[in-house]
Amino acid sequence: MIDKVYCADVTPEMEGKKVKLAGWVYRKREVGKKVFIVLRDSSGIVQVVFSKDLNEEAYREAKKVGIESSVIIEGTVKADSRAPTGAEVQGEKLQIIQNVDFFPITKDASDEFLLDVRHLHLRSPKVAAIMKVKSTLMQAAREWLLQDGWYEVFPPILVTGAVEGGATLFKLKYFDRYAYLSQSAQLYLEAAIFGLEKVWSLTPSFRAEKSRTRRHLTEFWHLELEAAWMDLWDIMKVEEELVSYMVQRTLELRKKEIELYRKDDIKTLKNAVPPFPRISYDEAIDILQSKGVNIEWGEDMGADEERVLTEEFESPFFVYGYPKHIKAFYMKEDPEDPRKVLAADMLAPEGYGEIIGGSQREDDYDKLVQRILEEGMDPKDYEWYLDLRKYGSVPHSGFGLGLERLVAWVLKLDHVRWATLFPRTPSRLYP
RNA sequence: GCCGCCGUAGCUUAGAUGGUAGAGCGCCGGACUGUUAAUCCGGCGGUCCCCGGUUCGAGCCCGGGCGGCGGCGCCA
Repeated sequence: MIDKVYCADVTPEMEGKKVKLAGWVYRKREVGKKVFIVLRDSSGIVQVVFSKDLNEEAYREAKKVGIESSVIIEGTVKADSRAPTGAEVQGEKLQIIQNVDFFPITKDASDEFLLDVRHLHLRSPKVAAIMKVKSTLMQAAREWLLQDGWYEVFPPILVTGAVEGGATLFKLKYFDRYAYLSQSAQLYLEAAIFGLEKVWSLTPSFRAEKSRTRRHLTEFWHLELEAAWMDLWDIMKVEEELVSYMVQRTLELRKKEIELYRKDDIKTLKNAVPPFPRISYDEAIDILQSKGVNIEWGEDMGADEERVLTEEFESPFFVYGYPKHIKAFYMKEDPEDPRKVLAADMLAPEGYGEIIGGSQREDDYDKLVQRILEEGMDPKDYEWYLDLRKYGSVPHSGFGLGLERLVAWVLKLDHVRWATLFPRTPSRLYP
């Protein structure tokens, strides 16, 4: 690899030092006998000045390059308050790796166009900042999971059936029969706890829902945990500790990138420390009714209701104890109130809403069969899953976190599609 | 699945009443001794999403189609 100095590492203190830079032309301005090139690489930007009087050959090369051309530049560092970063490089040599005639993305680009040229937009510092934050959130997650004794496992993506009753599956040909793309690793993680007790996975999940909202993608990255011997309250503690660590660590390591999107408005992120507020579904309904929202006990909270609720909080919070009939079949019935299940969602504040869905799982064979029948499904389709309740069944709990939803909240993005490299939505499969 | 909105140059768009498609940005050429997505002068660039209809004449009116966007439901 080329021995280069990163743009962001060029500081006024390096005055007089010779450096070699490699990157892309971010801005170019020709003024009289000078050419100003703002060079960009993965670290950030630095301005390079080519002067006709100083080095005519380099100046002529600099005049030729177009925006986003790849170049290698050699020069001398000079502190200068007029430079965007306080330091710049006096260009002495410019090697054009590939010249670009014109770059399609200019200042007046619509969101729609940026998605059409997503493969080119990814290089912009603002998009790169999102990807850095996403990377750091997962780095933090791995740090926490490792120190807390969780095993990473690698579940299948090609599956035979549904996890959620309602969610639709992408169907594909599998030799002489059909398979589906996984919409959750949960059932497989439940199988894995019998050997490993505390497991997690990061997989893409697929939902063939024609959802047109700021919180949905047809393909998203799903961080799922499942643990034996944990009840709902235990797994909620895991959730808040994990999310808190992810957020606090990212605040520490990615301050610059977060400020790009939130400026100084990081209060709710700082507030994300245990214990997160916990309210019951019953309390949530009371709050909503007192706010004049038309909702009755037993109804699921829609987007509007969830938004009203999240505006009541200034940190992520839990809603637990949902009515059984609005939740999935595998969730354990509340022994103290059979109308409810031992389920909890974690909602992000500021209108973002659900980022985690979790529950204690039904570990009793007969009850699980009954729930499957109640949902109008066939227990035969869940034979292996039911087996887990016949051979050393244990109380266990787990949850799934939507990584793009977490990123969207952390960076206050207006849509989860900005939190993924190449978003997949019902109408977008390209690039 | 449901409700709503939009397709004009590479991009962002203006085009009352139907009458020779206009601008800004980008790009090309020129000017400029320090620019901060510079400024100034000149130039290139159009299947007005597609098909059909009405009309002397359609970017505009009518019908159908295609594509995209916003929201609901569903969920992470």
